[in-house]
Amino acid sequence: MKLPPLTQRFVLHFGEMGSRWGINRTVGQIYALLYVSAQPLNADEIGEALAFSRSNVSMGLKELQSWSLVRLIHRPKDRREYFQAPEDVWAIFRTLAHERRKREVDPTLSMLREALLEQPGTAEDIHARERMRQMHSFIELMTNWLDDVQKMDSDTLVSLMQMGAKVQKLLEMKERVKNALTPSKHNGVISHGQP
Amino acid sequence: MKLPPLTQRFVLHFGEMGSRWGINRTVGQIYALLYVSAQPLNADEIGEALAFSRSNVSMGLKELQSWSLVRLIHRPKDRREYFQAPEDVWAIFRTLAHERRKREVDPTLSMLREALLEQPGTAEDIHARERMRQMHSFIELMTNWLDDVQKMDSDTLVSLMQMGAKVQKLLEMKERVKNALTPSKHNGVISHGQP
DNA sequence: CTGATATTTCAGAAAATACTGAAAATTCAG
DNA sequence: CTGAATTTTCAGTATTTTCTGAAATATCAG
Repeated sequence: MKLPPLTQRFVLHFGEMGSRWGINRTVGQIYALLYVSAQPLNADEIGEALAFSRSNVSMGLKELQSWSLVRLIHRPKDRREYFQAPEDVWAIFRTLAHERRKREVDPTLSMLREALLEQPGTAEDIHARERMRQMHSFIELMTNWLDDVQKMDSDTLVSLMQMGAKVQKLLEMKERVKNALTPSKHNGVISHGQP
Repeated sequence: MKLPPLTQRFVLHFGEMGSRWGINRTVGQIYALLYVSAQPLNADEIGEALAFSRSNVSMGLKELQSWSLVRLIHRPKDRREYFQAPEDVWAIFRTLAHERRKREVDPTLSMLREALLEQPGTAEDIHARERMRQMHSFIELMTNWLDDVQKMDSDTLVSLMQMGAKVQKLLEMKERVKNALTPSKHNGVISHGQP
């Protein structure tokens, strides 16, 4: 592996990290290499840079393609396939979120949904079901929210995230404004209509 | 494994899912079992329910403790250790976020930070560094935001999430309100000062 | 078509990980 | 203290996953 030290370090780190995820070392390293590379690379170049067998690179790339994490391109006058990682980190994040959801969250949700249809028998069962219900609503809340915010463009998302906890203030402000603009309707009806 | 079918299904699913994560089948199943159980369980009960050797259960519980995902409790008149999963799904989520961050995000951030201090040599190096910089800012933005919102209480968080993309409207409203309140200052300087 | 070039598949080797039983260590009631 | 009950450790085995080289398949310029 004769890579510049900066890249080398990065690649090795992603190899390690990869194995903490479901993804393996090879795949992690290939992705890291493509991520930092200025040009698209072909399988031989990747194999040489990372000292993996040609077939291993092929499998790694297949895996990355199944995650939609790399783009396949062709160069004029060259029959080999070149690969590159998308530039935009937000786009990468969206892809990752989408794929992980498909593979991990959706199956869990259907399992939970099905389980919740069953009739619980024992008292133990009733408790278990209630726990599953809690997990189910939590995941639904999370995924719906994620769907929702993913519709925003990245810039809006960035400014919203930079506000962080301050959105809470905004929410309170909204309440005050609402009450200030339509106080009579709300207060009026209640205080006059009830005695 | 003689568990009620509902629980059985749930436990097996988490075993499978566990292996997609870094966590192994045993650990996934143990956690799932504790999650749905109405009472705390001891190691023997867990081992019997899931058909794992006593030592395997011991290791699994150790792993779960290292993730702070289970609580160890003692029963009066009983020397054995009992384990339970926290009730509140939000608390569980926070724990998970905290631990994963410690194990995966923080090491990545330090790696990137160190890499960014190095002097890039070649043109390739300059590009690689720039890519690392992008990843670094993205992760920082994400983690800072997460820190920030984790400070809110769960109820506020729920209502905020239920708003979803509507917060964007709120943001726009804020802008309008601000401009309505102090229009002269902003517009005045720009339109008069530049020609 | 043909043959050179490129990619994929796959059986088995190599490596990593999970799991077990036995032994060691710890804990605590008496 | 003692020793029974409980938990942990660990060496070895079993299982799973990763990786390779060789063969098969696909692609395309001429």
